[in-house]
Amino acid sequence: MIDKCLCKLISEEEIDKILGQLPTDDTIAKLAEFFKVFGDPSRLKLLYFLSRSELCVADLASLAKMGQSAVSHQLKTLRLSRFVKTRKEGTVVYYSLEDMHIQSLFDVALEHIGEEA
Amino acid sequence: MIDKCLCKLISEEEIDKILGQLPTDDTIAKLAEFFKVFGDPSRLKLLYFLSRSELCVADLASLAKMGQSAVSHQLKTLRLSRFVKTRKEGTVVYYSLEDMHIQSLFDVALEHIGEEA
DNA sequence: CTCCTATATGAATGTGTGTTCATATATAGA
DNA sequence: TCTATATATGAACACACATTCATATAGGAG
Repeated sequence: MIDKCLCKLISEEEIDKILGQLPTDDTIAKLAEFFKVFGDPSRLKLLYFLSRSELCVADLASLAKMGQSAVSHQLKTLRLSRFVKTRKEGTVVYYSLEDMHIQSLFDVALEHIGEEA
Repeated sequence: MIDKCLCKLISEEEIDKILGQLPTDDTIAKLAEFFKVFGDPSRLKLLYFLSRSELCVADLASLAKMGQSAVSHQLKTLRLSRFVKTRKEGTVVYYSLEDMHIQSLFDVALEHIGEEA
């Protein structure tokens, strides 16, 4: 855990400043949870479809070529992280995007991996 | 895999259009890999420190309160995904950010989780 | 050449996670 | 009420992954 080298490219004061502005563990944990949601191809596909239209679970499964249960589990993840919202109509549950910042995230990511949006 | 319901809130033509514009599996996989890198608290911390200063491995370990080996493994991940670059000076390896889009990603994420940057 | 230090790496381990299967819940229709 | 359909959920399984430990590599000092 402790290593000797303190290369000291930066001063002690700078180190203190950097450590002082370090986000809390709680904030860092929330950030990681945020990005983890986007770290799965299935969820990305579902989010893509929902970015184009409100859709029910069965349609999402059909479009994404996934099992109904898998879709439902992933939608729960997306619901808990407040990326999608639901609208119920009889037995059918319609999902849609709740957070519209998603597209700008994708743009930055696509630029990094070298594909154009 | 196949469910009966096709709620048809949208037309067949719209479905075809959505499917036609669906990014390739390869692109989606790369996107997921991109976000997965940010889905870990340790890597987020390292990226935060590197956003403030160029730093060597030992200093990163000290600042992040992580073992040297753990840091080195994570830096390898960050290197492979082209988020950091290295500069060697004797036996010391200095790491720094390669992709400057990172801050804007964090801003969107912080806004979503309700913390201000 | 030898020792020490900085970093990298491979194996092992524990933990987390996505999918599937089976089943539960809920609502509409007959 | 009985049946069929849409969705949700829990358990199990397989796989991925972050850390640790031990060790390898590499460069500087003596």
